[in-house]
Amino acid sequence: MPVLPMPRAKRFKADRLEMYLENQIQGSTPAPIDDSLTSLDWLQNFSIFSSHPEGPSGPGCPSSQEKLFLRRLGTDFPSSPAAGDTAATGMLRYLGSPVISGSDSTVGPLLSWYPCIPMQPIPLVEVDYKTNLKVKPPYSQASLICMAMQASKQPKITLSTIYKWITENFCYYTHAEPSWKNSIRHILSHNKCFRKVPKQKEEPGKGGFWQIDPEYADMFVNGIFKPKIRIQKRNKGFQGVSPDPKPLLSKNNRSTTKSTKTPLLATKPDSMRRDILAAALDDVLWAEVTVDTVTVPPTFGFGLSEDITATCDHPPPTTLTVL
DNA sequence: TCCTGTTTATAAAGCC
DNA sequence: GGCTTTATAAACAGGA
Repeated sequence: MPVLPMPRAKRFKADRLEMYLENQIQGSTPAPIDDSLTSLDWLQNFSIFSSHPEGPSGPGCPSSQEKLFLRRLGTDFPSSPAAGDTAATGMLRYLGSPVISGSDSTVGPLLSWYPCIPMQPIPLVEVDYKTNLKVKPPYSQASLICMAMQASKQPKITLSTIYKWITENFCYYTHAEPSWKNSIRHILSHNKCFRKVPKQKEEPGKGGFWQIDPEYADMFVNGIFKPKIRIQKRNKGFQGVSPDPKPLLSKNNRSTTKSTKTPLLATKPDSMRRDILAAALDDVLWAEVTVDTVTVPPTFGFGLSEDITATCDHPPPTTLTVL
């Protein structure tokens, strides 16, 4: 099952969707962003670890816009490791093909969302966080904790096991200042998604066990911590859906949720419906986009496929479906 | 002594 | 500017 960290530059994802939808609405064949995309020669020299963050330039190289895109992929949208022993390899996907589906267990949901936009073939750039000690994994520490828990395949694990899994799968933390362990402990204590399970008297060792609170289990999409979907207003008159009013964090790390209403998309003009969908997907962990459908997780606030279908009913036979 | 766990405080970044 | 999220630092207590 794919995973994806909460992206910082979420707006970018919506931009891409809007671009896609715009193509669909205009009834045009999606065009490449840049002719340079058809040439992949530059990729041989491309590395996110390059001392030249701008990457290669010149004929056959990506445009500055595409370089920006790649940087965003590298910093904001790397795929997550599978929540298992084979974790810690991120694949950067560039201008996708519909090859990878959302059910793929080794690639992130972004990789299922983005590549389905019918554009260009996909080169991959692999980031091995397991061996690269210079690059900090782009996953929140809550996500790392969850990955460790899922990788253990145990209902509960100890703090030391979490440490061990993180250092084994993310070399960065092996050489990092030990303060990250303090952060891990802080998160375990503060984040309500994690629950402490006291050790029984017959169980040896220090400390207790930790597990994901079942009440908040849906906060983790395949190991990636995802705060409840909070669809912000992007259009006046529209409020998204937040399925759970409970705060995620306690004390000084408190979090609030806003009361929301299910939008009546059918009552909105086409342009607004398109924006609403884009805004909604902006807050969704992943989505599959193909010529015919947009698929988002079941936890997505919209429950009515008819609503989303109504957002892009032109040109036929294009439809957008929310499962 | 070291590890574990809690609590408080602060900062950066993004969003509204 | 305020709020939220995330990360970091530090102090402290208790247990192995």
